[in-house]
Amino acid sequence: MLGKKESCCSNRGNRLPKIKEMEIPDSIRQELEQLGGFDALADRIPQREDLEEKSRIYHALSDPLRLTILHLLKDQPLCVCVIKKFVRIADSKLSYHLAILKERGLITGEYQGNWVIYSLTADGRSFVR
Amino acid sequence: MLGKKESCCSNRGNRLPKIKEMEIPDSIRQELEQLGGFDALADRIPQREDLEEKSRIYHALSDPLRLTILHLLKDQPLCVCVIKKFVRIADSKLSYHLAILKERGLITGEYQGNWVIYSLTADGRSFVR
DNA sequence: ACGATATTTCAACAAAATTTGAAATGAGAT
DNA sequence: ATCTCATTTCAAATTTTGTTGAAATATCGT
Repeated sequence: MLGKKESCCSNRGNRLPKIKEMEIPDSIRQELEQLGGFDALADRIPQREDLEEKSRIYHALSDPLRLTILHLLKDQPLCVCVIKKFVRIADSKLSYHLAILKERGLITGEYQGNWVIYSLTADGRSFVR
Repeated sequence: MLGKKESCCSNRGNRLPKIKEMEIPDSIRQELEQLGGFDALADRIPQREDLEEKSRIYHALSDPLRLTILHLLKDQPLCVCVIKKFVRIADSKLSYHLAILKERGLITGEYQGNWVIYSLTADGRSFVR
């Protein structure tokens, strides 16, 4: 969803204006100052890497077809051949979506005889409860 | 992420092949039959509307910048003017991302004087615990 | 009503994700 | 080795998302 080098989020090390010097609504200023001001607020933002990792997982989940696949795998592993009967799409398209789920660590797949069998990972499982 | 009319997921009403008639790996067949076969499997797939709704929420979360905004709002509402100091991007860009979070019901915003103040919704909050 | 500041909207553009169909690969059977 | 079936890979075309800068809107103070 986002390349490697773009600055998107983290903030640490950015010089923030002093809260005193900024014109902001009173209610906001007061609450913020009680909670430690801008510096404390900056500390509440997770590391950029963590945000990027999370956003990639959410991206994998951001498609109904991929959610369907996760639900199909909820109670047992399945070969592509069975998944295919439920999501009626081109093989290559199914493969593409399986690859995304796999790359994000939500499912794993391995050959078993002629077939490839996919299962949920623990991470994947956490989203189909 | 996905248009209205595409068939993407649900499956109900699709004629499925009989599990007996299909060639699938033995281990899979056995487990599946124990769990009620193809019909039961089909029933485990949520309604298409639910999947689409969920996928749109996940899509909103699939960007590090938007996740940053949610974290900024975790402990108190903020005006755009403060958010802007933390995510250093063009105003219109920030507005675009705020609009996505808002449209997906993760934040709400309202004018208070000259400023617009955003807060997490209950839904939004559930993702920044 | 007018001017100033904060924020949003819009349309054009750029970038990223998805779809498609053909070709390639993996694995067992012959 | 060759055939066949299941699945993946690839590159090109298409669609969706995100970015940009200019213009519009909201609200307040005068």
